[in-house]
Amino acid sequence: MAVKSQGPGSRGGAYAPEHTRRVLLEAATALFEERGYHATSVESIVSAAGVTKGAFYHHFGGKQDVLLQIQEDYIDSRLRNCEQVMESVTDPQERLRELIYEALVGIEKYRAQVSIFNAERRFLTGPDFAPIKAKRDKVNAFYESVIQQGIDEGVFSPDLNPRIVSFSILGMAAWALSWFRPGGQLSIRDVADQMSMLVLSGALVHTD
Amino acid sequence: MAVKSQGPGSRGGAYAPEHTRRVLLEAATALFEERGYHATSVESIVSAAGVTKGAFYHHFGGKQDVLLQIQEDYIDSRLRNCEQVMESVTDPQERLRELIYEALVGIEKYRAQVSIFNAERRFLTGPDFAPIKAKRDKVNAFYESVIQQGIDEGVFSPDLNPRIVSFSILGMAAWALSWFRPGGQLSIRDVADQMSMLVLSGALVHTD
Amino acid sequence: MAVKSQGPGSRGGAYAPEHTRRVLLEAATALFEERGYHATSVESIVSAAGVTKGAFYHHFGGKQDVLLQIQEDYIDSRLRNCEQVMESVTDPQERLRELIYEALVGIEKYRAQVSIFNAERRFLTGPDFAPIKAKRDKVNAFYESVIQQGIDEGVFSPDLNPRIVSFSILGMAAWALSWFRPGGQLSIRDVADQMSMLVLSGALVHTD
Amino acid sequence: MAVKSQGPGSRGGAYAPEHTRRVLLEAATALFEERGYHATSVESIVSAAGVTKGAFYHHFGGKQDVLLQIQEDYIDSRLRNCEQVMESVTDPQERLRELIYEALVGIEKYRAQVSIFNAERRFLTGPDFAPIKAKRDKVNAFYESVIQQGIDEGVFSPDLNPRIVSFSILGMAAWALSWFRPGGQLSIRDVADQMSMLVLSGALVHTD
DNA sequence: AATGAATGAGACTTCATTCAT
DNA sequence: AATGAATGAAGTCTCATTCAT
Repeated sequence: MAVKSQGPGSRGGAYAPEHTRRVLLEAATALFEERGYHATSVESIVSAAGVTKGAFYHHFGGKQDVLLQIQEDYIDSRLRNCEQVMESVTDPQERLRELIYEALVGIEKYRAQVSIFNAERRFLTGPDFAPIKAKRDKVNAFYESVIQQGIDEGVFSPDLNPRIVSFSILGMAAWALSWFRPGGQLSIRDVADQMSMLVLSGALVHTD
Repeated sequence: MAVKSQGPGSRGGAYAPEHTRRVLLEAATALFEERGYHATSVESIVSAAGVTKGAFYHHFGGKQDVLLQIQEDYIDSRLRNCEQVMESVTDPQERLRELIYEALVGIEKYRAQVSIFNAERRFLTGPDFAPIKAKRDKVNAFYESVIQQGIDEGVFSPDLNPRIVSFSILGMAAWALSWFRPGGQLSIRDVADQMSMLVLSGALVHTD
Repeated sequence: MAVKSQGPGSRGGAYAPEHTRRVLLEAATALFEERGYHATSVESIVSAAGVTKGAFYHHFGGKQDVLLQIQEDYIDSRLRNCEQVMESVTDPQERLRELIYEALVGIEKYRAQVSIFNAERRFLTGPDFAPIKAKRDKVNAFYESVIQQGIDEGVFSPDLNPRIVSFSILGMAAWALSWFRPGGQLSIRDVADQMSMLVLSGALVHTD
Repeated sequence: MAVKSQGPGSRGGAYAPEHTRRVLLEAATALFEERGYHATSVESIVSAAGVTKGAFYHHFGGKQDVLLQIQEDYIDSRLRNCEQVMESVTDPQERLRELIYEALVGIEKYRAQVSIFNAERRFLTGPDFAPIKAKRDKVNAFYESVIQQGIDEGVFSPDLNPRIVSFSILGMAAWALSWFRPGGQLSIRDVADQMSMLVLSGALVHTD
């Protein structure tokens, strides 16, 4: 089942600690997605990774620590992408399109992590997860600020409540996880276009 | 903490099976919402309900059975409400408004159940939960059919993909659970109005 | 699954208590044989019998009481049969043949009870089971006495130890439970004949 | 009551996995014999062995796994002994004597295991116990083949049914468990001699 | 860096029995 | 004679974590 990374008597540096760490993170991510955090035992993680419990606790403080690191990887990536959108585009309409697309791309690329986040949202609080929460709030703030910018610039309706609207957009994107199937008829681009269309122009047929 | 399982006004020592059952369901619902299904022990449920473990297993097949019944109660109510909307209103635009409102009202009224559903979605599959899944699919189908109806009647844009749009609407409503605070500045009506506005007219300012 | 023995409002005497009792005994016997005494719950007995727990405890003192009555029924029948053999036949050789046959017939007819006895032998001790033990000892004594009689009359070899021989005969008969299949190619008669032949004449070919 | 799981002379705090394992097996064997498998709790096993429940489940898959290993140890020994008899002796009469003796020696030496086997026979089926069943069948086949050999060589009566005879022999030996007391007046040798005499020559006095 | 035996608390569930009705 | 809700102790097993090596 497991492959020993090294025979006895080999030189110390050959153990490839980073490899062990990465393999553990990947195994945990897959299992957390499949069964959920609480239903995944440390035993099942180390068994899937082909290492022992000792190795696990050598690299991580515990099961929760793994959850934290998985989430941090994801939210870091998401935050970077949002920042890049905000830097490279300035038009609020275009920014919104890009942010919607970015959210969906994140879901496609980090499917497992998003799934875990949604399911374990309840446990991602508390002091340990404060940095993650801060980054999430920052991401959310980008969406709200773009709505506000659009209103201020007169291109978005002044009747909009930026908070509700931004959360609505984040919600429709987040929900895609539950129904979007990668590799199906629809591409992430298709979904993003539809959502942008809906959010910007609405469902009603216009006569203008 | 514990309530003796005896209905008000009942004779001393009388059995009150329905009361016991209800108290257990309520305790479980509250705890599942607060801590999550897996992190809630049967022990904590019976202790909160003021009954014994034996009584719990007399009324329910197990912890999962409780989860199932909680979800069934909720989805039944949701399905009934959707059906009523479809019967009492026929205009697609009006139907959509009402369905959006209905979804949010459900979230406000069955906050705990929705929260549990979202978190434990992974476990709400399998043969035991098939009836629940069927009802959920039926609810979802109402939303999609209304979009399709609007397109057919020429009031909604023919460029819309009914599936994506309906899931987007359901997503933005579902996500409200994570940020909407009952009793805060915004009412459910406010949120429903904003979402309807967004979905029907879009964020952009129109010149017509 | 269960059939109510009586509709509400019926006259008292119509409940047929003996029927309830018998049905419970039969259900328990079948389940004890199939799963063993310890692995059979009172719940499964009453469910198989189509009555409630209350009825069970109305008729029996508890699960062990049922076990006791099942064994008593069987051992009574066995004892009666042995006594009848001893009364109707006097020749030791013939008596032995008949006792061997009788033991096997008992196994065929009371298969479940014998199976239960063998498996739960350990629990058939203690004061509650003293009457049963006494009857068993009586049955065993018949076998031993016939061997002794044969030796005394000079027809059985004086080198035989009656105790060992009688237990050997009882053992070979009892063991038949584990391999004899009623309705198969061999009849109980066949088996009894072979065992009698073995016990009386031995396997070796004789030249007399 | 409890023995620290540390081998004699081992260094302080040293793990002794094999010792733990052995102690658990011994404790389980004794308790299974005394009270039966179902009436023995894991708690009582670990308490008698002086280890924790965790250690138990570290070494064994569960209570049934222990039962399986106990039985496997016994049947392996029995099979080895039978094979050795078959190799070292060729005369059918002598083989039968030896096989009878071997069966009784096994009962004396593995008294607890045989007792457990007889009582839990019902649970020793199913896929998990297939290897054990196969070995038992192999042992039984030796007895039957020896009867057949004797018939073929003209030393045993051609009227014998090898299957019935072999099961009869196995039955009388197995039953000895219920009445033979080690250390009593009779030795295993005595019992084996009596049984061999009975099986080979029969109870009747011969005139040849 | 890694092992894996051991811990001990706590998980879910079963069950024989009691008792108010 | 019968019901079935309720009990509470005990059952098997899991698990995150520790630690001697």
